[in-house]
Amino acid sequence: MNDGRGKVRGLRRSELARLTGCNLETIRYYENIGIMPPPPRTARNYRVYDESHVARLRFVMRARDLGFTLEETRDLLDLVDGRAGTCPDVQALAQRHIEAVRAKIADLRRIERVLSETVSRCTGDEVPDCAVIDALQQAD
Amino acid sequence: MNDGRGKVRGLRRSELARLTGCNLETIRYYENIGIMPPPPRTARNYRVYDESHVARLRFVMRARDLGFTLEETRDLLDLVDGRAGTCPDVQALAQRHIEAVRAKIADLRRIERVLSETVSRCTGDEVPDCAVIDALQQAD
DNA sequence: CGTTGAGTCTGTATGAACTACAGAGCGTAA
DNA sequence: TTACGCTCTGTAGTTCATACAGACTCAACG
Repeated sequence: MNDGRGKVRGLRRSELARLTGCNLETIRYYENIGIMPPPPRTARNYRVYDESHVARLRFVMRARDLGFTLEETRDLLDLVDGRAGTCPDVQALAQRHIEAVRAKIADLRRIERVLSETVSRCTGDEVPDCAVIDALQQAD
Repeated sequence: MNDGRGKVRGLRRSELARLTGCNLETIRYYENIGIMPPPPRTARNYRVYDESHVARLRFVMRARDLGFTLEETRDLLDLVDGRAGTCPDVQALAQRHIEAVRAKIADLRRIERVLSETVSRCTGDEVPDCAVIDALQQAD
């Protein structure tokens, strides 16, 4: 696994899963649908991953966690891979994603504000009704 | 639909869908799984909604849009409904969600920064390789 | 007054994105 | 050398919706 110069030589699927926190089966799924590249194999047909796979999978997972669809993630990866066409194309694609990201941030901030107001106004007493809970109802 | 005092009397499912932007079928789905309460029915078995359903459904949709799972959304609704137990319980639940939201915001900001740096450094020329695209690779 | 077109009802099928399982092969350590 | 854990493949199941089929209702139009 180590070539003695501090570089990881090869990772098995379970190791890639552990390093990224990705589900073992999802790695194969991403390969099947073309999100992850098919890695080289050992003589006995075992997949062998390296740092580039770790970085790519982490990127995919963060994008998914942030609510991008797999198709949107594919676009982001095309950007990463320089497969998004000409520079103006790249700019336009990135700009659309920036706007989507900003909208998500704004929404999350609204939710965060309402939640923290609720919590801070909570007395912490053993009262079943917080009297501030209905603040959440107007959370928009 | 209107009692003459500015209050909506009853909404059909399609009207609830239009007011909230929710898919028509999803409303029934949410009722089936207990996210939305079963509304009263007309003599002919048509569902009748009111403003409380509008507010609740909007809340659910925003929570889902912000990446909360249906189960988490259920927790938030319990909070709203005062069904989450004592006030300290409510605080703890809300606090966990606040932390999840803040983590998401931090992730999104990182993504946003990298994307806008990419775009701003783009020349806009018809060059297939932007020379900044690999910045995205380190987007973590 | 009848029929027609839009809206509703139910159950079920389809879709996206995973996630788990079954059955076979590999590999290493006791 | 066999036991245990890992890998491989294909396929089935889960979650969160979304769409469809077939029957019913209802208001309007001629």
